[in-house]
Amino acid sequence: MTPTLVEIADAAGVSVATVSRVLNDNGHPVAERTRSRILALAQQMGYEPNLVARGLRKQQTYMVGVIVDRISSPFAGATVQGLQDRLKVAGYSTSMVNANRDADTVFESIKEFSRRRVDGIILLNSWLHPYNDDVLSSIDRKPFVLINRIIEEIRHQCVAPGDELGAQMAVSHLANLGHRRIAYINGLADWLEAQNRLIGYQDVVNESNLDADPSLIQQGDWGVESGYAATQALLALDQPPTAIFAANDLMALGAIYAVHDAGLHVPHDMAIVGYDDRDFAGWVRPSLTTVCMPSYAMGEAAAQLLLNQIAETQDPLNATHIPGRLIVRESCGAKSNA
Amino acid sequence: MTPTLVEIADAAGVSVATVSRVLNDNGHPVAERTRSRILALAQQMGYEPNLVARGLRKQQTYMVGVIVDRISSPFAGATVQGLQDRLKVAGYSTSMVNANRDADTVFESIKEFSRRRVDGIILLNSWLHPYNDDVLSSIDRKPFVLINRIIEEIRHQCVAPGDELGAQMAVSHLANLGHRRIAYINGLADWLEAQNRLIGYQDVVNESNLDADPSLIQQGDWGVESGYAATQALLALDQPPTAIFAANDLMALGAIYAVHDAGLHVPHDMAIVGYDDRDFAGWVRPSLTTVCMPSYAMGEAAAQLLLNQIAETQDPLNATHIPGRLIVRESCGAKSNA
DNA sequence: GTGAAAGCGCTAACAT
DNA sequence: ATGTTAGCGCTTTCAC
Repeated sequence: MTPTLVEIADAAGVSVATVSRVLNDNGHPVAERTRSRILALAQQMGYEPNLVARGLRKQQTYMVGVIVDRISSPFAGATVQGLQDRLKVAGYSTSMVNANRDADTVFESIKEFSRRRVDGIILLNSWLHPYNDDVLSSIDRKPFVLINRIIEEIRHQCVAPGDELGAQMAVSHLANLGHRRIAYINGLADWLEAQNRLIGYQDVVNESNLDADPSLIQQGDWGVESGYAATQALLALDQPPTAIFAANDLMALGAIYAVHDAGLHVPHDMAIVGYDDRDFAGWVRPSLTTVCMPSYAMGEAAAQLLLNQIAETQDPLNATHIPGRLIVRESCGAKSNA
Repeated sequence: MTPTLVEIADAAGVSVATVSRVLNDNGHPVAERTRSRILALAQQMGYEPNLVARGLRKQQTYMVGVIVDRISSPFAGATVQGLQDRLKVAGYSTSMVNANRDADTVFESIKEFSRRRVDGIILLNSWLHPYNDDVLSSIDRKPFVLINRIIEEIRHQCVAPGDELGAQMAVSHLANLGHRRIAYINGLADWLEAQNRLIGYQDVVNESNLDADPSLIQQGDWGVESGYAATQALLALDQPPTAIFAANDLMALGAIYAVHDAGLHVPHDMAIVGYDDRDFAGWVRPSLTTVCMPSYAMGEAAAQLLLNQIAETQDPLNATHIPGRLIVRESCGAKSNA
């Protein structure tokens, strides 16, 4: 067992107060001789501070609780990593729990974190959930940050991906390659992601004077099959598009399959761009041009926002939307940048 | 702020001891009237026990530390979930940290967990790392479980996937479909996974009297390209195989590409089975028959092993190897079971 | 420059 | 059936 301050104090022939002062290296003056003696002793006795005791005494645990809606999500890992990396340099540990897309588990976890007296809570929420006041009120004045949803009333506590901008980048890229008839395969309409990416698509269609044919907008459900079907519908149009922007990589994959099955070639006959940069985007044939989700950066930003709250720094309205990045591969016909 | 026991005691006109006894519902007898009064008061005042104080007093935190080598690994999520689910029902919270494949971070995290006085540590290690005594000694008598590696001296503290068995299932499946010349594309030779899967392959080749031609064993590096190259080599053989078992899904994908590019058809001309059941296995064309890693089950088993240690239950040599499951899809030519 | 002592919120042994 | 009390290991105010 690691010794306590008392044991070190005894061994050094000083009081616990002195030992504490030395080991914490706070400004308090301590004679150099005693300091080095204590340091040596602590080292030699293998002292490890008891953070539980310190937490009780200081009423601050230097822990933040992270609730992840689904740890196996393709984005969760990088986001958590971003969070941890940023929090770590600030001296905070993170305790992570997987809510597995169950709202009750979210509430339970918040309660558990409160009991553990974490200094703040971060909620990574990437699925549809009625975020009424319940969550917020149950957190009750603790520093809190929400990732992936923006709630107007607590705007400075939210971080979300810049989906509108991401979609703009994708469509602009296709437009710059000379495409005028660019189709969009949307995700489930009630998803925020789908809505924002649609807006981004429409932005560019309007600004760049692309064909604004409503039949170029197809509805998918995020799945491969729906991308396949949507593309078949697009190919059957009197005037088919020359490029397709799909709201996620899975539907883009379905689009590739549909184009192939129609005896056509990607990107020669049809340029395709996806969204998300899932791992398989680089492995499929042709490899997929796509918009990379800023998962890691969102984690970092969320951590920073939380630290701001903990420190009560006045730095509100920090970047709420984090921009993604266009990864150019083969499916769009441009020169790869990946 | 949530009240303390003292405040509840004052409000109820009893001592803290009584309040503690009621709220913890330990066997200690308390008059029904006082009990209900205290319960009501606690509820109404919004009492949440301070787990930091309890941890200090009981010298037990009901926290276990989990060190994940790489959170973004395709297997980490499910394993962590299995861990958390099992530990939660036993009343334990988990604090997870991502080591990001950095050995120093592992040591640092162990130290941090020790300072936080966690009741046990679980290390999820899926990458090559010289696990000498350093890690073990630095954990120093705390309950500990290692996932993905088996160290003989602490066999009952280790959980690993049943790779040998998994490979046997894959190859047996191909043999049962009538294949006699089955090739194996190995992963990097110094990986335990590669070694064990090779053994499983050889087991079946020998037992089932399959062609034991050494040229049927090709060396890959886990990447898509290496699977492609290995398959080209196999196709160039005087007597090419009729089936390929690849040590992971990425190389299996490369194999599919190579077969296609040779103008042949999967599974008609070449049956292919992968390993891991990565998410894309169900999306590629043809969809990939593969062995599913028992990630969740490994997490559960590891948690159980840790709980055994914490409770000092005598239940050693609990299932150290967790079997995977064969997911039959299109690439092997059998009827799908997925 | 150092020490004494209070106390964070809780549990549990020991009274009564 | 209930109360008193002594810590768990640490930080920090107040003395000297």
